[in-house]
Amino acid sequence: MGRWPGGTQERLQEAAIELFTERGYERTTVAEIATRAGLTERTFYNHFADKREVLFPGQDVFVAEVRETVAAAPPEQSPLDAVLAAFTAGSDWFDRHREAAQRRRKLLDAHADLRERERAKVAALGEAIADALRARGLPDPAATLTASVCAAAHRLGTARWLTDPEHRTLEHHLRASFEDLRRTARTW
Amino acid sequence: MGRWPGGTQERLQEAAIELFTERGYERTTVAEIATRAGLTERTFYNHFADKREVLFPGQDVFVAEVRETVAAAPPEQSPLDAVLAAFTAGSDWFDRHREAAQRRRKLLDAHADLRERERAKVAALGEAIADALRARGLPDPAATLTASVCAAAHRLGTARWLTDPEHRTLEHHLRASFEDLRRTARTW
DNA sequence: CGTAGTGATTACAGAAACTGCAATCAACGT
DNA sequence: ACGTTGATTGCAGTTTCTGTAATCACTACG
Repeated sequence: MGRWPGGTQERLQEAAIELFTERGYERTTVAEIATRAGLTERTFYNHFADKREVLFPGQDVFVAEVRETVAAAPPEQSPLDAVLAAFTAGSDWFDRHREAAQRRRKLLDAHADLRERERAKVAALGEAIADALRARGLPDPAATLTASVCAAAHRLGTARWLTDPEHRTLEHHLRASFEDLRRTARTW
Repeated sequence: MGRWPGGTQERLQEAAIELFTERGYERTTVAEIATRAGLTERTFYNHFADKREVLFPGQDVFVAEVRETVAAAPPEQSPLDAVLAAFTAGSDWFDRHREAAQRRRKLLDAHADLRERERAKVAALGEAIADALRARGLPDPAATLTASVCAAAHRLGTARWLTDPEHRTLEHHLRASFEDLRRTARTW
């Protein structure tokens, strides 16, 4: 058991989302977040690099998992299939957190600051995929271009997943987006 | 004639690049930039939304031009060709500023902060292209996906342009990147 | 049972980014 | 001469983020 009440990061994240939705991102100070979580401002910065980062928990872990899954995919699998498989591998975790993801999306959409950080995360995902594809033997520029388009398809798929009134699974939307991608690419 | 010595933005930009290259981005304050330009910190913020923005002059104008050029392209032109034409339309301006672009790139590469802003600019370019393609009648999701891949190809092309030891033109590298894109897309 | 070690949290001070508002200034038109 | 206009400035203030050292709660060891 921890010496201090555990789950510090989680408590900070919950406090942040609460306050952001209550009074908006800009009108919430880091000190307020920390206080609601029963901590101090300095402790917040011990856990998150900056104020935005509290809205992207586990993102780096996800990117690392995708990188490793793609790199470890069977050699006969096509690049696109390998990436799609890596995306769908842990997609049920997201399905179980769909509502939280929707609340988060609302916040991101409302603030350019946060969208900018999200773009950086998507870019990091793309670069991780490019690394993994190169590790699989795919040379540049194919690796870079394929990785970029996979990141774009991932973005499209999650966007549809979050707005789907029928609540179909993330895997469904990712597959559909990759299929759209293949269809569209044939017209280029 | 200006009431004050003109070219305020330009002077601020030059001062910023000088100081950033001299002692690094983080160890340069906005006040120092303004002082070197013969102005005050407050004036800096009258011209640029934040410290990073001083490194992206005219970016919004470029994005707007691309949007309009793509939207006004002849209807029989394919989406990819329309975007490529828009990219190459003003590319000689960039050729004339190649060295400055290289110095700028060094700065961007050295600081995650600045790369993040660059990603946001690329994303804005992609969304402008998507708008223009939709205005030309291309439906989603093709518009979104095509726009994303065009932005990626643009990024690839400029990267090669800036590192080409033979100093070939930006238009050359953009065409080559789009050709690589078409070749790669056939493998998907 | 005492004590040193460990890792998280905290207190504090301070630099720097950024904003709001009112005042100032230099040119211009009338 | 005089008011208008738009850019620049002064200044106060909030907020983000960092460096440093101290404190705290628990653990392991002698």
